Amino acid sequence: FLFSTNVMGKIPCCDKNGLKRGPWTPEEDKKLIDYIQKHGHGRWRTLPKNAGLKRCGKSCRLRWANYLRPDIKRGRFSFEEEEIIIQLHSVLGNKWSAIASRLPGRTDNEIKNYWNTHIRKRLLRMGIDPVTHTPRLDLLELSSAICSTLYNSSSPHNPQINVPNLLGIGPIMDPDLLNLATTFLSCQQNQIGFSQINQTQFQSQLTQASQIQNPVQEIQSCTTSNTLNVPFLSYRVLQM
DNA sequence: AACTCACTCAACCGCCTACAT
DNA sequence: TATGTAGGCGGTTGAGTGAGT
Repeated sequence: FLFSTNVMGKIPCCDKNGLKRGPWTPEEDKKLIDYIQKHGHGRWRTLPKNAGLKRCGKSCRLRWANYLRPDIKRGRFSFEEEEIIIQLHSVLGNKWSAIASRLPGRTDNEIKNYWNTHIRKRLLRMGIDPVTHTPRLDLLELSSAICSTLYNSSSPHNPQINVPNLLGIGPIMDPDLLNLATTFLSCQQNQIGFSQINQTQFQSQLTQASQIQNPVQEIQSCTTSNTLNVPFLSYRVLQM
């Protein structure tokens, strides 16, 4: 169908020139493919006119790059591809085109969509910040603080409460890990080198916990003011 | 069957950078 | 050097669709 109205609340450049927007028809796809196979894409700005398309150059480029290119790999991402994406994202961040360049047949748009709809959510459920690729210690700190307060004041009339569940964040990690994380945070705040405590133990438990814990509910905000500069390596994403 | 809700992903926009003039 | 243009990128949107009630 045609986007005759401005559905996104903005004035699209194509409308100004009377150009078509929205989903591509098979006929348009064929025109674009035929033209590029014969002439190459050349200058995207002049391509639509030469190819007989009422589209802007940007739209043609995007359609070709993300959908019509012959070397595009279709279908679900393999586990190996997923791991590569996570590893590259931990290094490159949201540089989707850079990530895509290392995954033959995959487009930046496809990887970006897959990250936002699958991987990001899965990392959050595992208690891992998808931006920093580190454990979400903001949650650990909050949960630990409330737990310790309530446990200290518990009595026969005050049965122990599952604080993380009450907070809607579910079980995060086991108590030992929670203590280690709290220690780590404390060291950070006191400018003490964590390596002086037990970094190896901490990291190994984090890795272990990320592999065995049950999924926890996703929290809306994933930004943290308490991010660590410790790369959270060697975790594997749980298949669901 | 009808409706609601959540999820997916193609397509768009605005911004940025590289390059030409 | 300043300005204009084209192409590329990342963030966002919303139609389509399937699952659940």
